[in-house]
Amino acid sequence: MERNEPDISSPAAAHNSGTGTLGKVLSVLETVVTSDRPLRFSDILALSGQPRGTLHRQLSHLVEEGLLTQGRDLCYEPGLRLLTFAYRAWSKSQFRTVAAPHLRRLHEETGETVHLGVLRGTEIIYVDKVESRQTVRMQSQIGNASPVYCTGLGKAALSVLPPDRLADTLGKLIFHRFTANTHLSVASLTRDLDEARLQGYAFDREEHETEIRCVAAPIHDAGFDLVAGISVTGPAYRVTMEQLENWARPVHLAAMAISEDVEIRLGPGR
Amino acid sequence: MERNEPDISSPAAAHNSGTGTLGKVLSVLETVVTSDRPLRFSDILALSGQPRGTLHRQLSHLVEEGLLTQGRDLCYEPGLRLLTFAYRAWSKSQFRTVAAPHLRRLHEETGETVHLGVLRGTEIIYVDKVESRQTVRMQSQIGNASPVYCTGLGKAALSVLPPDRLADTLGKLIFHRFTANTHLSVASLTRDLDEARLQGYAFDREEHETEIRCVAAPIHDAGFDLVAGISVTGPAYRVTMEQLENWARPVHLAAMAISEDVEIRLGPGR
DNA sequence: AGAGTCTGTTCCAAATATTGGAACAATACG
DNA sequence: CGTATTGTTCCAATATTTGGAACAGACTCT
Repeated sequence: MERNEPDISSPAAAHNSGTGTLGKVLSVLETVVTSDRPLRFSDILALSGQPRGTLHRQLSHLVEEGLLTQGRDLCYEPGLRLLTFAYRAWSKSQFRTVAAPHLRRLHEETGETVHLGVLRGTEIIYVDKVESRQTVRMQSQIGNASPVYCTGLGKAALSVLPPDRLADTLGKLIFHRFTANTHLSVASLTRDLDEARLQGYAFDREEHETEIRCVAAPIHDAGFDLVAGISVTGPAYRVTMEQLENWARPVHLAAMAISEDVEIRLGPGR
Repeated sequence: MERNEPDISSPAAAHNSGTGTLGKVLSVLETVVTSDRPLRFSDILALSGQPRGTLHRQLSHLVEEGLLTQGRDLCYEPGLRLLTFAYRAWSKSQFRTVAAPHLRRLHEETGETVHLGVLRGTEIIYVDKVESRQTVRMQSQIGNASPVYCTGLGKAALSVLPPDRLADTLGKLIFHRFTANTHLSVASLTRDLDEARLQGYAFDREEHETEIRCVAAPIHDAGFDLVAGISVTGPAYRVTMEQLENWARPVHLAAMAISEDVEIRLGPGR
């Protein structure tokens, strides 16, 4: 079957249509969910590059299943069922549960915000956090995805990846400048990774957000099926690089402790 | 096509296999995500009542798409992509954004935990909350689903439903005793709903959890496409029924304010 | 060890759902 | 009031799913 996705759609094309029918539907769902503003049928039509009839049916199915909702104004919005799925997923996540006490302990030691993130492709997904204080209601960014190349967690995770998988991941990176310090090339990033590999921890020197620094250490299981990290984050005015250096060791220790616990409680056999 | 879902599967059948291929896949996904313990292939086979070959392919697709993960022990677990979907969905939810300031205000007035929930079928989905204090890390149950018949939010939402939709929903209820006070019949529930309809607010008198009480008021848009509620919840030792009566009015006012804002900001036309 | 049972995986013709173009409504717009 | 534009429905060609059965691997029990 031929698809009209050669070049015509390049200006608009948002999400590479996944493989299989499920993939295509999810790709449509992602388009709607990711978008900043509510989308009407035509908007999605332009973004997805699918034929009218096909798209219409896909959207109908998504609405029927509660993954999308269609308001009176014909705009499609993310459905509540997505939240429910995620709640169940999160609250039963074995990895998060095992790591939780370590997060809390690290938070007590440092007093700053502690994050737990998991590597997925070229992104780090935040799966848990312990907040320093409810300052601004920066409301749980759990589930949020950030690029690997500009976060402490990301660099920590990459630093322990087996060479072939690392090369694979680096090849897929698309750099985007977030701050003056953001890495913009594999070469530059690799230097940081080498450093992190030697030390056992990685820094984020205001590379993702200005005025935000962090130290992170890698977590992984024996087979590298799970690659993650733990980090301590704080505002630059309060958290100097010297301070971060001091926290590096506790963070590193916490990460190792989690790795052990994971191995014991999740993968006893081989 | 004939399915082998007559009666044989009744002891095990968990999720009514949805309609369409997407529905069936999601039904499988839900089975895995909802389960308490990690499931192996055979477990899911028994629960879903689908043929081996079919199920195997469905699971493969779900794993490929990142909605599920398969560990070394062959157990299927919820995938990270679910979290990402939900994060995006949540952080962009128009309704939640509009309601947020009212939640905060109500929290300041009462000092107790404030919840925002939306009606979906026979359940209330929690979409936001402002916590009283970070006592126990009861970690955001956002996305959690509770039955309508034993929660303040649920009863408040039902109380404003148009008669036909109410009847429809009541007909689908399956009662389960959570506490000594849980409603166990439509008749008993209806008395509460009548009361709530007159007053404009509903109580949860330890009907879902012992030692937990709440007052809730309904929110809805003109076309009843959105039916929701806002509530103040607290432990029985601290929150007497008299106290709840006093909060009923502010809660009711907050709910009306949100309803108005929703109408203005989401559905100006028609 | 060997037979038996239970898993998980692969294969393939038949049944079914998806595809995508085009025709058909229903709006907005000039 | 005609004309775009947007949303919806229809249907034969096509790709996908279906589900039974055969296959392979792991475990248990004798």
